Amino acid sequence: MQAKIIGIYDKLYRLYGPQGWWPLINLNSTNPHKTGAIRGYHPGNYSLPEERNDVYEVILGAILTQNTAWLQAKTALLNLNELNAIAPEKLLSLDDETLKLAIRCAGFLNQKAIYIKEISKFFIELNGRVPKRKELLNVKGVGNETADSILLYAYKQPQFVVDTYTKRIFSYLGLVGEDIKYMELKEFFESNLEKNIAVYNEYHALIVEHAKRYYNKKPYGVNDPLKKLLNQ
DNA sequence: AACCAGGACGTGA
DNA sequence: TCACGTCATGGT
Repeated sequence: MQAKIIGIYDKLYRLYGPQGWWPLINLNSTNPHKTGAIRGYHPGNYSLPEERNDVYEVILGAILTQNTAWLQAKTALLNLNELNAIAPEKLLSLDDETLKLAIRCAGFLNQKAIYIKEISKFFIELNGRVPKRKELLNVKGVGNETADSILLYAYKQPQFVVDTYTKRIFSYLGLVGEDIKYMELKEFFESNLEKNIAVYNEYHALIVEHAKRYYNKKPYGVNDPLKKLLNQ
């Protein structure tokens, strides 16, 4: 199984190349035509984010993109940027109506406005410290995937991120059961991969890119090149 | 015009 | 624990 997991990674990496997650709105993309991409992809650069407010921006994006296309989350981030609110203190100073207007394009505006303010308070309290996974899960609006996304992409911690695409692809390919739970699927990857930030970073991003091409409309998996790989 | 997007929470069984 | 309804806008 380990060989398959690594083989799939190698195949996806050869197909799509480094994805350079997480996008940051203030960077110019070096790959403007990537699926779902805006500005901010930085392929092969795993040192980002470095600035405090860039870390914060990744966290905001993780909340805003919950069950929402990244393009819409990005628009919300650009709106917040126009308000100079990609900084926790400034965001918390916004009144709720202004905040909701800025993020409404990302959907779930009422709850996401609450979640964003909650995580902003938490971020300030951290005072630069890297949060524990359990601490993040205690913040309202942060579930398993968002916690792992924040830890991996904002804080560069080795936490594998699982999402609905991951379950869809790997259960379709018969590598895991359809009813596998989040933590089980997370462990499935982490126990079979080297504990490497770049690998975790790219693997999740590559899965999303692959899913957008072959698993975003039914029937899933049509012409998926991974099927050939697994049949060899 | 249905379908779904880089999910999480609250509720009742 | 677990299945299920709810949250909401916008692109394809």
